[in-house]
Amino acid sequence: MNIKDVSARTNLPAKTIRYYEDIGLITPARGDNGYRRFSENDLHKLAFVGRARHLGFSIEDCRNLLALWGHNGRSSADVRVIAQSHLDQIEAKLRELSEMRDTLARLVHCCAGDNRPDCPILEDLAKTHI
Amino acid sequence: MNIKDVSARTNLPAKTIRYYEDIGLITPARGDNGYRRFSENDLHKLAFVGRARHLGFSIEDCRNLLALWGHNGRSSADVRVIAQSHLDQIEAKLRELSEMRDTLARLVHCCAGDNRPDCPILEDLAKTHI
DNA sequence: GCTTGAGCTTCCAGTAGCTGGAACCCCTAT
DNA sequence: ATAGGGGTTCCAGCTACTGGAAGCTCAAGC
Repeated sequence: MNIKDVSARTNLPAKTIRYYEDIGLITPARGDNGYRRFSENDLHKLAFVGRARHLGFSIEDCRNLLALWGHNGRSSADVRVIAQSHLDQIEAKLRELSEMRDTLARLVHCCAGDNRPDCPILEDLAKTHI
Repeated sequence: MNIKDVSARTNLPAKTIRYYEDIGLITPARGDNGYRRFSENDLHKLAFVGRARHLGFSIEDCRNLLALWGHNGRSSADVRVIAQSHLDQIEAKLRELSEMRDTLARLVHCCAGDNRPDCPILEDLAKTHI
């Protein structure tokens, strides 16, 4: 299968697929014309990575998960460690963003948003804690 | 004031402060020895940017907010547009992350995390939708 | 057989926002 | 004189792609 079909079936841009080959996530075969020839296994790997990326796993996480996926003697604990660590990061990010949202929402709510020059948002940002 | 003191008072790394000069957020004066000499105004600008960045505003947003801050005839509406747009982005990101967290938490919860090789996390990632 | 257009290839550069490191200058204290 | 702790510039690298240029290949139509 050529790259465009793979792209269509995995919902990954062709550029991204080439990039994934570059960094060694997949190693598709090549035809005599130099075109990449993707196997079903390549497709599955790409779909796997696509799903993991969609869940926010880093490329390095994906690389490790792929290795564990291919390694039949793996223990589920190894996978869980990666997933739990990622989950922790997501939860930290959620708390951080949530705090940002609260502050910002309060500021936006306080701001008249009209033509007057006084603006509580700027005033807050300018508060000197230095 | 030299860069290290500014760094201490703004909680911004010296590298970051130099970078902010590079991209034109501040333009500190220079002494005869070539050292940057920071004014109180520079300090305030840096603190302002630091707080805006802490709230997740992009550098370009910071640039615009700085300009509005310095522009006395500005209308608070201009600021509000930037802040509201950023708030929308944060809320979108929150929803996205929240969805990731739910999926991941479910998977991690399902995973035995022991030495058995069957792992629902990998199985889910491998689900073929291709 | 020739042309045309789509599809494939590689490689280089750019994105955001820094950060690390090298090589070198400056100032003060001993 | 020297040692150290400032400061300076510039270049490279990080993440995970993405855009674009230059050029090869393939299939269809004439």
